[in-house]
Amino acid sequence: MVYRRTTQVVKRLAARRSAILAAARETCANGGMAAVQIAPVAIRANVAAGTVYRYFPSKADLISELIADVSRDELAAIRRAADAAPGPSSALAAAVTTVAVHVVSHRKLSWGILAEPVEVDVTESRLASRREIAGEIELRISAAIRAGHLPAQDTALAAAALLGALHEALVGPMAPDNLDDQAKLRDAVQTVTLLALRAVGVMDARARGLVVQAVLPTRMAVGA
Amino acid sequence: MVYRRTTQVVKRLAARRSAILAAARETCANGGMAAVQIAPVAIRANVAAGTVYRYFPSKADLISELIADVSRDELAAIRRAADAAPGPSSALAAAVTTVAVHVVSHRKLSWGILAEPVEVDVTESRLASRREIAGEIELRISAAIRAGHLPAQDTALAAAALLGALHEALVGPMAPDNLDDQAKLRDAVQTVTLLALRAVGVMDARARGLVVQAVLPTRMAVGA
DNA sequence: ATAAGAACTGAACACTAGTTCAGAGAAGTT
DNA sequence: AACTTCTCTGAACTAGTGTTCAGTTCTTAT
Repeated sequence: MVYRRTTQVVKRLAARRSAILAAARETCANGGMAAVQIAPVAIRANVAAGTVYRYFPSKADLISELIADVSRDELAAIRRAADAAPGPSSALAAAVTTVAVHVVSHRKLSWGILAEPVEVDVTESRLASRREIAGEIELRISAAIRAGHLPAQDTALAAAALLGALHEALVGPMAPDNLDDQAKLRDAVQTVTLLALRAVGVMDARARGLVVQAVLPTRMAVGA
Repeated sequence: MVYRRTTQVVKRLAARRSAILAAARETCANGGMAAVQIAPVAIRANVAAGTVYRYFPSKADLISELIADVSRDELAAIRRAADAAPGPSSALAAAVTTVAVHVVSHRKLSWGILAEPVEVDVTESRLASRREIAGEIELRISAAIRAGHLPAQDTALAAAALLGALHEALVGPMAPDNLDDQAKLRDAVQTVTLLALRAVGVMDARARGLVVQAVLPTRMAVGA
């Protein structure tokens, strides 16, 4: 044996992998999934096209990891917000608000992750991503039901419907296009959150203070 | 002038055009948008690939017309159902139920029309289609608000959210996969309809009899 | 019957982007 | 320094479909 990977090399390889993923993420955030092509991503990551294939077997794998990556961040944010809430109902509200804020904050990225047409087949990872997020929402709905704050219902269907409502209203092609204005953006988030909560049976969420003031980040990190 | 299109020819041309569109529709209903390729559609319509281009300038145009076509049918069905209802609230309920029933009845076609990835750019016609349907729902929401049955709200956002909820819960990748069973199918339709109505502020729609018994067609026409 | 115009055919073409791989360059060991 | 192994490069390759068009068939008018 005359060659062995040193720690330094291992680190550099890991860094390069991250750089490629980050480049893909930035590219998606800028130009949507359609822009996530091997050549541009490679350039952005400062590697040659062929190098991408030393880290990802195919474009489908690259995008799948991107989706999983973004999804992981999203899920963590939802859990953080929900766990910080004082009770099951506000935890649900916090979870929903978090999703709403996230998707409006990175419309293109969200749209790319969620539903934008891609050449390669990424249905599996998209499905997994959705299931993760929906599962978390479902947990919160269940908790609120157990606490007697919501009527009994099909929680899986409710969670799916709820996410669908948020997505279509906030990032889909029909989403209002003037969401650059912070005030309108917050209005939209609140309105849709309210709708979503009412859908699962929350009565007068506004009066009960469940629709928290959305804290909009000035600019959320998109890179690695 | 030695040649003139006779009525007979004009009719045959129109029939052929319809046949191509119908073939596209059937192909989409069977295999989704991905299956809608020129060659297979041409075969199904009993013409050569080149002939398709005598009727549609490009694949994008063909699919756009398909989307518009399906959308037109959908809109008509919604209007019919809503107009037959006794009041604004039940008109809204009828409209929502109609959409729900339609999408579950042709999952693949709906998914193809709505959101399935396509190689060519059909965002415009998809947007138009969504706007049409959403516009109709919005009208019904407005009417219910005017009648004092619903609280005042952003009707455009509500309509979008409502459709998003239906789609994600019933045709999206997270939709339950056991909807072949008529009973479960009807349950899902009712559950989601209820959710949607509650979202816009309908109180206890079930008790008020607004969620009508969904009449599921044995098999809705898919061809021309 | 015959000529002229229109419609149809389907194999060939073109285009786009993902993928490969032989050679160049680094990194590691003795 | 020499040699081996890994990593990187980027031009060439490939594959899958939408699109074209020269030749054929059908339709109409005289």
